[in-house]
Amino acid sequence: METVGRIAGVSQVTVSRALNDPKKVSAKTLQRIQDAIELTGYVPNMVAGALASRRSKLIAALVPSITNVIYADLMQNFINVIRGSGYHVLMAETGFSQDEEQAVVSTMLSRRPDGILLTGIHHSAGCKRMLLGAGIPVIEVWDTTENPLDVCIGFSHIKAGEEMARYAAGKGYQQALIVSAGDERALRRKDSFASQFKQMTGNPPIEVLYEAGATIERGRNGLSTGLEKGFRNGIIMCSSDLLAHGILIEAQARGLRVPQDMAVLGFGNQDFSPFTLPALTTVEVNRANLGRRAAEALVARIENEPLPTKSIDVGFEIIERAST
Amino acid sequence: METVGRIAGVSQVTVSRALNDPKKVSAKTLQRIQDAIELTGYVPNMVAGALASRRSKLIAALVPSITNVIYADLMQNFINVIRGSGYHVLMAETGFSQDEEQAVVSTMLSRRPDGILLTGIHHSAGCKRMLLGAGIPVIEVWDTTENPLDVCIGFSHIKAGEEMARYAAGKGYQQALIVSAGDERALRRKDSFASQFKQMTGNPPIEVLYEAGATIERGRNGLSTGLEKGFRNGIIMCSSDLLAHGILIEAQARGLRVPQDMAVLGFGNQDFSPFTLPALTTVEVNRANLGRRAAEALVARIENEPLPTKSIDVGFEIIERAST
DNA sequence: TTGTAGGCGTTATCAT
DNA sequence: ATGATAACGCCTACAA
Repeated sequence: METVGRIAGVSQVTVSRALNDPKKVSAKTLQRIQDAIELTGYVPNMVAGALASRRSKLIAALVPSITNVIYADLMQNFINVIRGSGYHVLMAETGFSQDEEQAVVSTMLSRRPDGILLTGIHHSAGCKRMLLGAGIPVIEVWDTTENPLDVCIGFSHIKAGEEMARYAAGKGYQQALIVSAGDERALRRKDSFASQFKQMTGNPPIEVLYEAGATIERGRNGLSTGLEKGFRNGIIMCSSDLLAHGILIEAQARGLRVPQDMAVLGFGNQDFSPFTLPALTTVEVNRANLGRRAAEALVARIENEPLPTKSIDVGFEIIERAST
Repeated sequence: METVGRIAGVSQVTVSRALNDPKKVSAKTLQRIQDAIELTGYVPNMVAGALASRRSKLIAALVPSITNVIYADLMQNFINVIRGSGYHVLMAETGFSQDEEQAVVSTMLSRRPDGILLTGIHHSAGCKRMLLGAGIPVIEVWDTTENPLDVCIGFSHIKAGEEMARYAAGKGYQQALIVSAGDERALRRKDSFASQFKQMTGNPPIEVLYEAGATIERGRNGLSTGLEKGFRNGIIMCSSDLLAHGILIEAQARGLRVPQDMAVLGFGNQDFSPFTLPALTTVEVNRANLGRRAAEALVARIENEPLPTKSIDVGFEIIERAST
């Protein structure tokens, strides 16, 4: 900046102003400064800027897994919106573990991010304490609660599970098989589905659970295991479209007809879901919208703009297709 | 640090040393310092550290799209390895455009990253100039070349295309349909496949190209379009397993048998590929390995450790399954 | 093993 | 509209 200023015939401070608040600088000096920047190939140093201004223009974003489309979609939109506001994103994985999350939060805070995005509403006590101590806006995504750390945006997994059960029972299915991944939110949907389905039909669902994430392989295996456990007719409730797709494939491999022999209900409305055979009935959550609104809300909090509510419910919607 | 030092009865510098190079501090003062840190809840400020040391411990990583499993897998492993070495990752998307890439590089450089990961080996002149000017290690992934900006790691797309053609012709297929996404590397594979296939069989492949990325939907559509263009028997070469999966589904929907009526050859060996009906023949590139080695190579370059070669070829392998 | 001094490249505050 | 000066919180000499 010093050098740029010298070439433009102004002081270093004026260069700083030209960059951060151009209208405070006269038109002609602004031009000279821009020429000097061009000439020197000057690149601003945001590290120094962050130290001096105490605003890093950095956002930390923690998601369980970036290979999971659910979170990748979210991050894609989050990052792109946030970049439009001049922020950069530090991304890290937490792998569905609260301890891991706490460790990651701890190292991230040393970057002095202006805000932080967390997945879910359950965090370790140590994690909450550190966040509170940092005094920065926090947005929790993919869930809702009355008492967010700061702001949360998502939908009610309990309601989603119930709604799926009402749909299933309403379509007349009397038996259910649940095939679910082991993450905490999927399990909450499973539990509310199970209790609602049992209440409406009198029959508790058979359950096949996986510790790890959803894959087509586990979906295929899930149907096999479900059949071994005695499931025959009815509806299969999956914690994700990927599992559901695997189930469709396994059903086909076994010569079982969907939905005549068994119906399949996915979750997530992934981009392939309208194009499976048969097309998949699923629950849609607008992930792009979620990512965008999360970014907007977080920036609003950081820049002290008013936010109408601390808890944003983006809802969900059952999309009926041929698999049920 | 000042405060922590005061409580521990040492100066600020000693606290800094205790954190960065504990063995330079005596055991008992180290203990007092750790106690003081515990007591005060001190969180180091890496922004200040970066400014003073001129090492940000930040790596910028630019990929075309994080929702594409190909890049998500790569980044997952890259980030996790790099985190083990004390670095954080600034991630951004470039969307397959050189202009976009240049814009992103420009803003990223103001963070003074210690190193940068780029996808591919084709970059705008301005981008290259900025990178050279920054004087930081650069790793280019997913491709190889004799003249990387700094270090590259990947495989030869031309060889991959040729190998696929040799495999296809070797299996006796006389006609080929290519269904490909529009990214630059996929197109290079397509071209070398086409010329090699034509050379071996005398028949130029029919081509169906998409500007946008690979999806199951485009795969289904790709087969339909290919049939309209007159493709009947032979092999379908896809630029990704996702397209191939779509083709398998469309074939099934039309009552076409794979591989009897037509064979399908994917690319990428995604986790679902062994579990499609029929299981997919594809080309495997070890993406986890690629991400890890990219991280290791970049850290080695940053920390001035010797690197045996500037151009690392991780190769690829055709995995034969039931679809061919 | 520990401490002192100076500087990293900005922004904020106050003058002019 | 522009400039001088003092932080920002740490690290790198160098000295003790």
